[in-house]
Amino acid sequence: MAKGKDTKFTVLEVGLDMASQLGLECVTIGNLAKATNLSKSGLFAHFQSKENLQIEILNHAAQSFSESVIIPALKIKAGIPRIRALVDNWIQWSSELTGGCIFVSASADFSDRPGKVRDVLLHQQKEWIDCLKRIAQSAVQVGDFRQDIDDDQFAFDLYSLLLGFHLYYNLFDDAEIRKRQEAALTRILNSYK
Amino acid sequence: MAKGKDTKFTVLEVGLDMASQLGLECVTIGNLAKATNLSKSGLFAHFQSKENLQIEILNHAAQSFSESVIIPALKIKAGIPRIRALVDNWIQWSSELTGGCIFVSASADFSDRPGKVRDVLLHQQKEWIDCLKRIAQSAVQVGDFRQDIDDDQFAFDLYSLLLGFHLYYNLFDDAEIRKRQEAALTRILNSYK
DNA sequence: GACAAGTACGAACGATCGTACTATTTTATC
DNA sequence: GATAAAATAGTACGATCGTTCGTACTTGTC
Repeated sequence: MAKGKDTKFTVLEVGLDMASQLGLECVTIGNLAKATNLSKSGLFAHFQSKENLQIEILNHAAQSFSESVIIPALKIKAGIPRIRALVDNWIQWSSELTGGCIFVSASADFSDRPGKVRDVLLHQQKEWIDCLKRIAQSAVQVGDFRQDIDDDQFAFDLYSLLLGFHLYYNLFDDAEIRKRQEAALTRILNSYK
Repeated sequence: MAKGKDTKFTVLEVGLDMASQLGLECVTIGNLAKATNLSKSGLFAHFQSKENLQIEILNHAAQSFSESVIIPALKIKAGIPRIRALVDNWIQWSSELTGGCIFVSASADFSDRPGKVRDVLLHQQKEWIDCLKRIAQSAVQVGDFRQDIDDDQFAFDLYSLLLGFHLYYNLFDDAEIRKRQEAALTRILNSYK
């Protein structure tokens, strides 16, 4: 029964992009069915509830994020090169979604919407921050960063930079934004050397 | 005819807080009417359309933001003290709204939703960035910053920091987030001295 | 006190929401 | 090719969406 898996994958792909534009809460079963040429009930049968649909979109996004951002970066030499690769991959991945990074918009949407969706999102965000911390630690090990750095602070600094880039990139059409992101990244990296 | 103004003000206050929680798009005329003890049609009469309601909520927020964040900061001695006051006021203002800063969530929501609401939001965000640039320039004038700084870069750096703080503050309950924000701010300020 | 303007309500509209059922078609297995 | 399972469609539900309309009550002005 591979047909069902294929359909579901397509739905999640389209749903992910739609969620990046409109926000997870505004992805409607009717709209998503229309966009995938399915009937409302046919699509609904794959997910049993809207909450499940939202969770599956988030998990699908996490899968894609892992494959396109994290894993490739881990293949780059540890330290500053890996950090720069991670940032580049993140920017690339975010800009392939119509509305930008879904985790950023979902974090804004669900920061005050208790429930299973928020729980999943929170867990994902914690994993992301842990990933940033591990990458800082590996930079320490190879000597790119000094020994006594605060990896939590590094994660905060780097994630803040990405959030700034994300807002500028999606809201304005600022030709210089890449240059600013690059300048800020260099300053952050230097402060941990 | 002061009664109408009072009612409208209350609606906008409640609507602002609701929008900070759920996002501007999910503020429903029915819900907002219920929350303010008005009838749907009674509330609707004040705004003529949902789009107008959203715009008026944004303008109301801008008014409040200006009064609570910008104007008080401009009364503080120019330079680093003023910048720190601005950051403190921003954090204070954002934390008084249930869902955090409405401009942050609206920016995520409306980055790909063309229309008048997006236009208003974009204009407000550009004004905010201009405000950050002016404050950097006044820091140059009093000698807290060196002469050759890039004020656009400063605005980007500072806004990124606020966005990072905002996400951490609203998503996690991280007791150390104020400390991290403080550390990042100090590092930014030092890099412009 | 009359009268206009401002303010709020109730009922109703077509559309769409998420969800529940029952068919019907498609697919995989023997 | 028969058959069971899986996948999709059809229809309908109660609720709520944004909006319109006619009407009542309140207020300030003359």
